[in-house]
Amino acid sequence: MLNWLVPILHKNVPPLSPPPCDISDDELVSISVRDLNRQLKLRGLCREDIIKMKQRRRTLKNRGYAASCRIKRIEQKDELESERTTEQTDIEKMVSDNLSMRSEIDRLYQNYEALKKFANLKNIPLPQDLESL
Amino acid sequence: MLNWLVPILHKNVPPLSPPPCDISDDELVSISVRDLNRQLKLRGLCREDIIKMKQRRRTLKNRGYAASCRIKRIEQKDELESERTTEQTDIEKMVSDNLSMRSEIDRLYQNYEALKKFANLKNIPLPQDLESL
DNA sequence: GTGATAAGTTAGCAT
DNA sequence: ATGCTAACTTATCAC
Repeated sequence: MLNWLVPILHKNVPPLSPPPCDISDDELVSISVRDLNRQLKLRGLCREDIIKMKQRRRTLKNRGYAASCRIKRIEQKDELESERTTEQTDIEKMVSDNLSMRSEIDRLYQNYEALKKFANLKNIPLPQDLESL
Repeated sequence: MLNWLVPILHKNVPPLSPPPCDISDDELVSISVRDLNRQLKLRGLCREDIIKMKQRRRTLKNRGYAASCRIKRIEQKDELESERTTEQTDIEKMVSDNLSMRSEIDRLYQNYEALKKFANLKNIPLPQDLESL
């Protein structure tokens, strides 16, 4: 019932480990390596904390990659499904086309046979090369 | 290049936390709750270790669920793709059928018209209700 | 370093 | 308790 809201509610991301400095996750994940290094040096973090921040950045990046990976998968599935729907529509249309052509062929054949039968009835000889007329 | 071996190589599962007793993961995940409780009591584990084992069991179960979930997803995708392939084959066949029927219609129509033209040439009056012959 | 993805872990829902 | 699945983390590969 509430099943469809789950993907929205599942946002309880435990904050990794407490950040060794006050750079926000959004900042950390978006600034360049160069700028990050400058910031870290500016705030005078020790080597260990710098490593932690680097790792934290990597994890945050990975979080993003995982998200796009999931989205990509869903999109591909949706695409496949919609292509399938399109094809099924096409097939339905062709089946109906096929049926009407089949009856058209039948109709034309009956007409043609009727004419021949008529000729036979009236003893009218038909030329061999009708198609060349 | 080595790309296709990756799923096989990714088997480095860190062993959770050291198990508080010597029940193997395979055992732990497969025996019934009742039997597990008996085993734990039999080995005289403290309350904390029992909780740990329960959690360990749950995690191992979840590992299996996750695996089947992934397999299911892949199977569904494969199924979708093979259905699509089948449909495309069908469509190709119908297109070709359509073409040959189209030319069949054309041929029959030409024959019919040729007969009518012949009748006209010979001044032979045709009945209105040819189809009823 | 960056991005992608398989496998594992966790949270949260349903039964 | 069990099973499932979204989101997250980790390991590992390619570039």
